[in-house]
Amino acid sequence: MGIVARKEKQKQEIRSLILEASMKLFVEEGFSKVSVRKIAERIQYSPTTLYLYFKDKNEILFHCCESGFEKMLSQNIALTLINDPIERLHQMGVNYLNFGLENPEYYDLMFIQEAPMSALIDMGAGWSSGDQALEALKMVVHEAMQKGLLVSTKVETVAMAVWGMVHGLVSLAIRQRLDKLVPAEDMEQTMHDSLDWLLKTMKKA
Amino acid sequence: MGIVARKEKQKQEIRSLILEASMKLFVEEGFSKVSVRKIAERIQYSPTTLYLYFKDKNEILFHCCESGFEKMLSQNIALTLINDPIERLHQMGVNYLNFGLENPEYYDLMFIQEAPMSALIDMGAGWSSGDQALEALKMVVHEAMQKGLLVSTKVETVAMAVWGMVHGLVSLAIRQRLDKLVPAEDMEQTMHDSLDWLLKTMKKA
DNA sequence: TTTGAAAACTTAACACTGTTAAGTATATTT
DNA sequence: AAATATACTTAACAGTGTTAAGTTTTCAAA
Repeated sequence: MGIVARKEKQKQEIRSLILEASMKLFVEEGFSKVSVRKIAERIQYSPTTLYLYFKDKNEILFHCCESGFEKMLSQNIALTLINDPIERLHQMGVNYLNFGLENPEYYDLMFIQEAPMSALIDMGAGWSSGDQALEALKMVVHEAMQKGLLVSTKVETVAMAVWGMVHGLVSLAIRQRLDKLVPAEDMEQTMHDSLDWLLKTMKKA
Repeated sequence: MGIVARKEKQKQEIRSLILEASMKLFVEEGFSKVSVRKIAERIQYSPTTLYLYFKDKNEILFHCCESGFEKMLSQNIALTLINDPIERLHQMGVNYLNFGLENPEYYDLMFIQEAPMSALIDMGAGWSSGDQALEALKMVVHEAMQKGLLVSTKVETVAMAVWGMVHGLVSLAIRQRLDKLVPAEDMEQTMHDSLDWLLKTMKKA
């Protein structure tokens, strides 16, 4: 029994080895440059070995994605200290924008690429880390409505609007579309201004 | 002079042939399945011939993108009939959502993929069709502020917020992220609800 | 301790991808 | 008719994800 456990542990270690190499690669060289062969070379294994540990490349990317969510969620721990739900929602938005701008490669994988979602479907698994973040968003909107700080509507409607906006801003920025609206040097500031504007505007008069 | 003009016309015809084949291909089979070889096969030319008419694949995609903008702008003609700028902005948003959901392949190319923007940089050209749409957005926001229908702020801030939101919704929907927030059957309705909510909320009390 | 099976890993290959250099027809001009 | 442009193709390079088959290593039972 002890040896089968050790085997399992070794297997997990190689899995981690693959994932770490993959993540380093796409942080260093960008998502599009990550190939199975390059990952394999980094860890001194044959390319086909990776297929003994993961179904396909999408599955590898999916797990990188998961680690991106961990990174993101770790930023949000201090949030529970904020009492005012609107203020908390605001800070969530700020964190979201910052995460996206500081980790474009991760953001790409987590919210833009379809590869991780394909893996998710193939694996029959759930978007656990993503769902967790969305639950937190719905919660804070719900709380704001209950405390009378927001006009009461369907929680999903407002949650979708807020997520939509911050995602929209980050993804337009990452994909070089936002500098068509404002000069590059004003971009980050204007993104934050837009978020501020939304929260000020939606706050019940 | 007459024959050199005819030659030029023939050249343009083949360019169009290539572009039309490309567009059909990615509407039929999806963006990711479009390859130079497949386009070439459709028009019964050798793959390398395409490189006599376009610098590279990105440039082909860029021109498909342009035709997507034409498609989109043609939807917006009836808009000038709407007098109330807020109502007009609202309808612009509705059109945007509909275009995205009805033409996901075009939308992908126009606002998500980086290939067309790379071509734009390589060509040293401007994002003419995109700029036109953004100008219309800024105009309507400006008008609403001047008529006292919106709280006066920097036009870009509000324009970015609105564009961000509709783009966010469409791109999350296209990339299968939005069904993590609401069930698939409610998605389209909730997207429109979110847009309605934003416009109602931002309207000056 | 040797045998035999199971596990871990690699080699070779397939069918693709974008792209370029060199070669071949086909018009057009001299 | 010969020379020159123009239009197009063939062959190849270097890369991609992935699979089938073969090899080496590990490890338990005889």
